[in-house]
Amino acid sequence: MVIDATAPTPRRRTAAPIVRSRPLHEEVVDRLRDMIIEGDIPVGERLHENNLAETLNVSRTPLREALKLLANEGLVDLLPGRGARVSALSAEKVGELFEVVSGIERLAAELAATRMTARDLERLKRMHDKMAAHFAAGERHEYFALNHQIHVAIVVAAKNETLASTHAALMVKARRGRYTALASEERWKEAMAEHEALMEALARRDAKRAGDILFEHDRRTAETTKEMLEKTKRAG
Amino acid sequence: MVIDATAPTPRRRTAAPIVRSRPLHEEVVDRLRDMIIEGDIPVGERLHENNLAETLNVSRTPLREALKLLANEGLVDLLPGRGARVSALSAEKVGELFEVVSGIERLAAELAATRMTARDLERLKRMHDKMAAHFAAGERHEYFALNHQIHVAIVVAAKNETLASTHAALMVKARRGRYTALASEERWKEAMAEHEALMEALARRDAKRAGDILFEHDRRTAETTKEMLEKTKRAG
DNA sequence: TCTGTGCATTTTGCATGCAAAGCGTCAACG
DNA sequence: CGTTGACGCTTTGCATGCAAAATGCACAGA
Repeated sequence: MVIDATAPTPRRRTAAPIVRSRPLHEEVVDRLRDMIIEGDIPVGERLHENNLAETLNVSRTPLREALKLLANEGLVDLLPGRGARVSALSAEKVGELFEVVSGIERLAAELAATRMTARDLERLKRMHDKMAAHFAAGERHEYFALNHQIHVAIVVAAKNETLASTHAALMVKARRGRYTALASEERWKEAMAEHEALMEALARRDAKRAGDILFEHDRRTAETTKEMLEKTKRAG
Repeated sequence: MVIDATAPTPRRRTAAPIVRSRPLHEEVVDRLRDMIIEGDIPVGERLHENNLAETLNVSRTPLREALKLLANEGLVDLLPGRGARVSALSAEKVGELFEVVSGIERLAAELAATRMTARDLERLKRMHDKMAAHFAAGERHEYFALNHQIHVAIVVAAKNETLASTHAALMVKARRGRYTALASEERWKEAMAEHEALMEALARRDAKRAGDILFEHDRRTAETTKEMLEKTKRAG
């Protein structure tokens, strides 16, 4: 594209002062990640550097840096010489993801049981009670949000940043496609009971039991999710 | 360093056909990662884009892409507007790393116990016997190499690629600075006995026991390593 | 109609240019 | 003697240019 002097291209951003607090490529990573997770960019979609750069109003350089990072995260596949596309997330991959998460969260629960502060426990209890209320009211969406927050809070209470960031990285992928659903009322009730037991174990600071409960809880959630996915696949 | 016009710069690579199988930035990531892990680039060292690009014989673009990826891996810190430097690896971080690895490997052992093929088990046994021989001969270096291979092999035998790549990513950081040492003959003997027990549990396909043994083994290794690190720090 | 080959276009991958932000230095001032 | 601020060099961050590779398409031959 040759720049026409008579119609100065609006995407020439050099003029704007670089008073950006964050580097542009980070911005782009976040925006693209959101778009992929939210499904705004469908799976398999080709990511043209020129088009995308124009859409996002950045030049190809930061965009390329962002694509590389997303490829590293596993959200896009980079075919050498043939561009990038949104990576497919197979049922198997999702199963693997949940499996690893269950391992991480088991450890997190064990560590949290011994390391969390009284404040951490209070906070967990408050979230748990709120979630229980949403459960009682049958408010699925709110329940899900809090459920996720609780899982994250337990990981954080384990006081291990590496554990937390590893967990977060996995969750980004796991949450793609909104695989957060309960197959049945039955399973929902069960899950709620498991959370109940987990809270109790944490309150007693029973590391082993808390770990086992969360591990088993995650395993069942994974099971349910896999069933749902396979049902959806057969249906679709 | 100014390039002398009388000696045409050899780093002008545009002329060379792009018959590279791998993209240049990957090459650069691997080379830099090795250099950092091997300690060729000391911790805290500033990574100048111009200098490094010249040293590695690439232009700044692929180098910048590589630096971003390494930052993502946690090997370098990217100070916005102020370049990149090799990240420090504190004793705490190493402790965290080992902790997460122990969680991953516990799950791996459990899964491997149920999923590994007869071939996998055979292979593990061979490696284990070889390692035992190195132990008997007092060959630490060879012992370490095989020890690492066995841990990796168990993770692979778990048949979960996500687990394997998560583990690999953590190990890259954990192995930085050669934190692979045994504090004492005593601990070495103990570790060998733990491996012995682990192999037995795996052979019996006792998932729970295999997981517990490896978890405990990793915890103790971490403990020993932390002690060593602190001793080194005090000494240095 | 199907398949293979050559050309034109598109798109990637890398190099380089350029403006702004960082950083050190040194001098003027309190 | 210490502090501050202006100036210039250095380095980063981004935009853009350009060559090679990939892709699509037309067309010829089977």
